[in-house]
Amino acid sequence: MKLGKDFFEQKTLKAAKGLLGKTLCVKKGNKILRGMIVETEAYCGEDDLACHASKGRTKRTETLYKKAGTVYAYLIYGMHYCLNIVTEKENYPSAILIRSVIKVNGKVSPCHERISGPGRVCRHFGIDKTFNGLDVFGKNIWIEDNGLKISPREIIKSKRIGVDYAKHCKDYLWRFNFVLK
DNA sequence: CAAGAGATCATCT
DNA sequence: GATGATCTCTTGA
Repeated sequence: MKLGKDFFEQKTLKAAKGLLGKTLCVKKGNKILRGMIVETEAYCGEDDLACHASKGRTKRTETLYKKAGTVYAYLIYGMHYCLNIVTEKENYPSAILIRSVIKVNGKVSPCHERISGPGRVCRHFGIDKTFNGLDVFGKNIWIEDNGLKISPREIIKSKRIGVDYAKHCKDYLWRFNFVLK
């Protein structure tokens, strides 16, 4: 079953952990690509210096202020796209970055191919700036709950990647991943 | 293996 | 005009 808007209205940290084990689905032509989410990062509000919205509301960050479940896709380093999903209430800029997935064939059996890194995830799913502003409840992109529960003990917390400039915020343990058994 | 540089561009100053 | 929520390739130990 698809995750609904209420899931993304949770606190960003909670939703970021909750996304672990869920399945990202993207329709590409007549095929549906699926990947189980195994790594996420939370970006939370204007006070989080690592969050793009810390610089305020601009044309670029506008998407972060939209309703829960909106896709925030943007180009970074001139060559890679990053996929995020907006969380919490409208006008509060927060999102979850999808960092890694494990390819899933057909139903739920993982076939062990891991796609690590936001850029690779987007390349695999064919995500580019045209996805920016869509929501994850449509028929182009959505997220499924296949019933897999990840217990809090299994979740590894660590510092976010590539945010050294974010002063004290760089040390927040807002990156979450787990090891598939 | 670890470390460094290059690629490449939308966005903000 | 600078820079980044990255990746890949090259270098050298």
